[in-house]
Amino acid sequence: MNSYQEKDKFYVAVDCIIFGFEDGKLKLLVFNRKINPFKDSLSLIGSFVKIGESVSDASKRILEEFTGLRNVYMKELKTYSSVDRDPGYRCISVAQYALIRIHKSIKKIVEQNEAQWFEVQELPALILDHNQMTTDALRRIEELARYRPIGFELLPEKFTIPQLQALYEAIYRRTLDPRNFRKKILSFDVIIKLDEKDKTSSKKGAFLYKFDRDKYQKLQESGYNFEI
Amino acid sequence: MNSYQEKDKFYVAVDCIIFGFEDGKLKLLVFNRKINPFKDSLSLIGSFVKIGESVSDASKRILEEFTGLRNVYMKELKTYSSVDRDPGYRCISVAQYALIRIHKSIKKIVEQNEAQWFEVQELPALILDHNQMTTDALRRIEELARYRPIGFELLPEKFTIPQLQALYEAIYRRTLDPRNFRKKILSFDVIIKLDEKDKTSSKKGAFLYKFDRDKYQKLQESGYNFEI
DNA sequence: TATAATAAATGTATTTTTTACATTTATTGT
DNA sequence: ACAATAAATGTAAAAAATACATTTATTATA
Repeated sequence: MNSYQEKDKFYVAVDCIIFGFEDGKLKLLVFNRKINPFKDSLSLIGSFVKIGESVSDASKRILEEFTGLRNVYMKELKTYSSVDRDPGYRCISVAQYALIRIHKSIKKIVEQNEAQWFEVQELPALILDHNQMTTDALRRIEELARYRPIGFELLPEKFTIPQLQALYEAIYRRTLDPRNFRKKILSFDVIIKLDEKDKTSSKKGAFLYKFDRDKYQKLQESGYNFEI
Repeated sequence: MNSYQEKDKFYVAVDCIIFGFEDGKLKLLVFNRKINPFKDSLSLIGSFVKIGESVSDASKRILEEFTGLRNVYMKELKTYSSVDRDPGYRCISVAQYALIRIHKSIKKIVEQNEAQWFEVQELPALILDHNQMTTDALRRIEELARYRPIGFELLPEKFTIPQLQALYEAIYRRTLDPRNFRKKILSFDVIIKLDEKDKTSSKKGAFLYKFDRDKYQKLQESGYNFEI
């Protein structure tokens, strides 16, 4: 590192790319800005990082502020630092992608914040480089989904195999064979069949399963490959 | 983002985790600091990012300054931003990992900078969180190597199949069967056999190959999986 | 209460990929 | 001429991926 130059100090921001899954579609949470700059424009949720917190502290702080959620699956995507990326400040942003479960409690908070879910295939224009961040995050989760079972982060605690399949089809943007999909998922031996059925989408109903986090951890530590 | 608070401005640094491959070993480039802070300690190469450049501009700038190299394979690893990571400044660092070819020209510059290559299995203590960065980068390239042919970035333009195998063995930290390795690599159809042999390591000599970047690009765009 | 409708659940044969494993070959130095 | 060295090669067996069609459980309705 070079000599101390006060002029070379930056604002550091975080922006959160929050994905959910509903009605068989992958969705992005977008906020309608109530304050300037960019009042009334659409954006990801973001904040400046405070001097007394880390980047991940900041992203947890605003995620909770905007959604009420804690302990969310959130990872760093990358930094965005073009000199001209923000006309207001010289600011670098560390983008974070998050995967959350959409359910009633969160829907209320989302409404209070004048936020909306958009299907990722039909995104509106967002401020600054937020569309680019979203595109980059989508590519990242598509890649990640090939060898990590991130799908479970987007589904409710209890889910059916057809729901899980629909999620993977949305991420990969192609259809999968239901027999082969089921065989593959069950072969990982990380989902537990429950005695309940979900009958919202068929008369027969589909058995509910839950993710076995402990078993997954152990398999992952032993280098197991969860490629779907 | 919140309201403008001059006190929430940060120094932003880049640190480069530079890997090379020599004598069948994966190595890290480490610098002996000639100036304070941390004079005479070992560290990655790093610099503050200047207000008029992006993070990637800064990392290219210092990589060229310390090694003379341009157009190097370099990717962002992640940011390090703990409040107490640097006792001198409130500074976040964006770590970048780079893969370079070790040859004569670079060896000279490395010596002039009082830098050294260390085998990654035998690293000395580095300043601040630089050992953590290195560990994280090693995990990343191990993961990346499974589906991207990054090995070619670390070898000379012309290389033999046994050399390529030794590199993958170093990255994965296990031995590979030479027949199966050769079969797999050739099946990708992205290396071109030359009419020359390298006789430095055997009397028979091993045929030299070069990487077919164009073909690789095309296959990658069509979603081809280079898993080794 | 029989029937129609719906999506869930299931099995197998074929192809492809991965793995395991030992011998021959080209060249150099003695 | 021969010894030494690492490179190059092939095949059989096992495992994984793929392609594909029928039966099942349940509800709503005739």
